[in-house]
Order: sequence, then structure tokens, then C-alpha cells
Amino acid sequence: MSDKALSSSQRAIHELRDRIFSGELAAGSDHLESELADLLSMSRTPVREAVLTLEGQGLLEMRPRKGVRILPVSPEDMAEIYDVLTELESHAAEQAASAGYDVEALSILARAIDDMDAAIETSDLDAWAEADDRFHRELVRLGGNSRIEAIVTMMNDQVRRARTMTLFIRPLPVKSNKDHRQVYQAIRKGDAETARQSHRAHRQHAKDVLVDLIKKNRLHFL
Amino acid sequence: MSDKALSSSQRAIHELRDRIFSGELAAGSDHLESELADLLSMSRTPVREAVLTLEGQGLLEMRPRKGVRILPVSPEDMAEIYDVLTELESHAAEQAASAGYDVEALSILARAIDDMDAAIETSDLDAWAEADDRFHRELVRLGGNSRIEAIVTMMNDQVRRARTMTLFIRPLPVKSNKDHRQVYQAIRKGDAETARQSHRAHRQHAKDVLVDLIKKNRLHFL
DNA sequence: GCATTTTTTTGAGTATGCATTAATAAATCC
DNA sequence: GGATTTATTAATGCATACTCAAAAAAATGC
Repeated sequence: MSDKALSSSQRAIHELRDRIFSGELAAGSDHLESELADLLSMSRTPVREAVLTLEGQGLLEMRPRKGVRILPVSPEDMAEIYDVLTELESHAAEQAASAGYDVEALSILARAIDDMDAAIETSDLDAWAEADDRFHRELVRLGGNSRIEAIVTMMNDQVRRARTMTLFIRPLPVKSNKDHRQVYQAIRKGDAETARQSHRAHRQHAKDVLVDLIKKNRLHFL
Repeated sequence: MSDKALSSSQRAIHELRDRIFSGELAAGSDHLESELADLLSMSRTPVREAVLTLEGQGLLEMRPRKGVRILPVSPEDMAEIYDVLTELESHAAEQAASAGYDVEALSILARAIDDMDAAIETSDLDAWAEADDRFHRELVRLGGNSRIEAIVTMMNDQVRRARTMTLFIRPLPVKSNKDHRQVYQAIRKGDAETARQSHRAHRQHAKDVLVDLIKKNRLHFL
């Protein structure tokens, strides 16, 4: 409906991203430019442009003569990424708390928390993941720093496959929503320092759980 | 000596970056792809590739039919960027402190601090800026997170022009080195929390000074 | 003289072809 | 037979040309 007037480059970016996230283009696999061009039924030019863009986002790597490599994510990468997310999201939480938003402005956040609770009730992991993602995205948006938004989006993209994989092996995130509520309350009260530290602790814990999970399950390159 | 075997795309990236930093390609100015291609004596293809890359780094923006726009940096942008730098560098400081580096491993840091002192003695602002940059780069490197390194580099590039401009209007950073030494000492002692908070305070202060300076001097778009 | 339509221009997006050079295979030498 | 050189292949990097749509200019109508 909307990609009617989408350029080939743009289409290439989206289609490649989708295929990377779905695993159709597997982590660690190599692909010639011409192969990708054939796959997407376009010439090499827009494919090259898309690849260049995605390389900048850390999703793949151009290796002259060896093809485009879909970057795998090691446990070390996960740790790096979660540290970045921890720092930047906590800052966003702090800023959001300082901004003095009213209840109305925080409704998306509240909704996401409720949805997570509901999802856990019904053990609907996909719904939980979606709501969790919504919570974090909105939190960062409320932080009001467009660069942080962009970086966080990038980092999340980099771990998307890993998160999908682990979603069904990890323990049910029953406790997690207590953290979310705490962050929410702190923001509502305008308590910047508590918002910051609660979210920081929340994220650090998530990092530990995930990295551990990946190591334990020998998912060394996702 | 080194750009002997450099591809046109790579050359385009470097030359465009240099011209953006020098101001030869002025902030806010628009340039057709063909114009840039002529400027660099190459075809549009490698120029487009370079432009795409630099767009990903936040240095310019492609606006179809209107040309490539060199992105200006507003005081709000500066604030955003410094907040990112503050969070990520403090984390690096914390990690560096936790890593248990010995004196030898911290020598570059120590050297940079000494050089800043010397530069202030002789009021050599360029030397001071260079050493300051060296200090921050090394600190981030010691933090051991490659993504943080990349992001910090990107953010620094985005404010490079602004920093050059303000270097000669800002007050002599005489006090600044006390902060640096404090961070250094904390890292040496392995005191992660102090390292983190000292650097955080240092960066936050730097942000306030710079943003204020830019506003006061009406340098609204650098 | 202003608004609206038509024409022209021009710049970006894409396909294509070719030159270059790295990687692979073949051939030669010891 | 193994190692080294030479020949072949093939993927990339780049230039070029073409298409199409947007913007500017010109022409027309009122």
C-alpha cells in the first residue's frame, strides 16, 4: 500500500533488513552483490547502496571479493550492545523524569506495561516482546534526544535475531514488569535520579540474563 | 604516501570529510552530486557511495533534487551530542577502572594530561585541544567497547567544526585538567564508581560551558 | 497583471559495460 | 610430488548513459 513509490535502494534496504532479521540471510553467510541483486530483481547499483547503508548500521560487512557478510553477534557483542543500551536508555529515563510529563503524556508507557502484564498472564511471549519493545521505544522517545533514539534503534536491530532466538528459552520475565512500573512511577513523580537508576539496574540485569543464556546454550554466533 | 592504492569511494569519503571539517563545504550549504563529482574529479558513482556513508555518520543529508546538504549543528544538537558523549565516556571510564590496568597501560592517558598542562602553560590552544582529544580517545579505548568507540568518534566528528570555532573564544580550560587527573587516579586505583562520576561531572560541565558559549555568541548554526 | 496550464530543463535513480585486480586453476620447473 | 610461476576466471569499482519525475520557465487564458 505504501511502497508503491519506493525507490529500489529503499526497497533493497528494507528487504535485506527483513531477510537478515528472519534469518533467510543467515548470520555469518556471504553473498555476492550480484546474488543479492538477482534475489531482489534489481541491478547491482541499488543493492550496493543498500549494503553500504546497512554496513553503517552494523548489520553486515562488505568484504571485497569475498562478498557481503551478514554479521553474526557473539556474546561479547551482546555485552557491548547492552552496555550502550543501558547507558543511553537510563539517560532517557532520567530526562523523561525531568521533563515533567503529565499522566496523559505517559499513557503509551502505561499501556505497554499493562500489555506486558496481560501477555504474561496468558504466556503470550510474542505479545510480551512486542509490548516490551514498545515500552523501551517510548521511553527513549520521551527522553527527547534524537541521537539516542537513533543509536538505540541501531543497537536493537543488531541484537534482534538474538532476542528472537532467546525469547523462547529464557525464563518468563515475570519480575521484569516490577522494574518497568518503578521506572514509570519515578518518571511520573519527576524523580530523575530514581528513574535513571531503576532503569539502569533493570537493563544491567537484562544484560546479565541474556549474555548468560547465550553462553550457557552455546549460541555463540547468532 | 598512503593514499596510493585508495579507491575513489574511499578518497571521496576522506576528501569530503576534510572539506566539511575545514568549512570549505560550509554548514547548511547544498551541493549537487555532479558538483561534488567535478570537485573530486571522479564520476557520480563513488561520490554517491561516499555521501551515503557520510549521511550514516550524520555529517550530511541527501535531499533528492535539492542536493547534498552539509548538516549544521545547532545548540540543541550540541546538547544532544554532549549528553551521548557524557554517558558513553563515563561508562568507558568506569570500565577502564574495573579493568585493572597497570601504570604502563595508562601511560598514554598520563602523557595526554601532562601535555595539556604544558599546553596551558604556553597558552597553546591547538596543542591543548589535540592532547585533550587524545585523552578522551584513549579513555574510550581503555573502556574496551568497540561500539562505544565508534559512536563517540561519530559524535565527535559531528561537533568538530563547533569545537574548532569555540576553541578560541572559550575561557582557558585551566581547571579542566584537575578533572582529568581525578579520573586518571580513580582508574589507577580501580575505583570504578569514582571514575564514572568524576568523568560524568567533567563532561556535563563541558557541555554546559560549550552550549552556553554558542548561545551567548549567537553561533546558532555551525 | 495574475493565475493556470504547458513546455522545458535538470537532477537523481538505475542499468549496463568495462577495466582492474584478487582469487583460483593450470602449467611448468626442480 | 611439491612448490613456484603463469594463465584464467570472476567480482568489484567505476564510468557512462538513459529514464523518469520534479522543478523551473514559458506560454496561454482570463
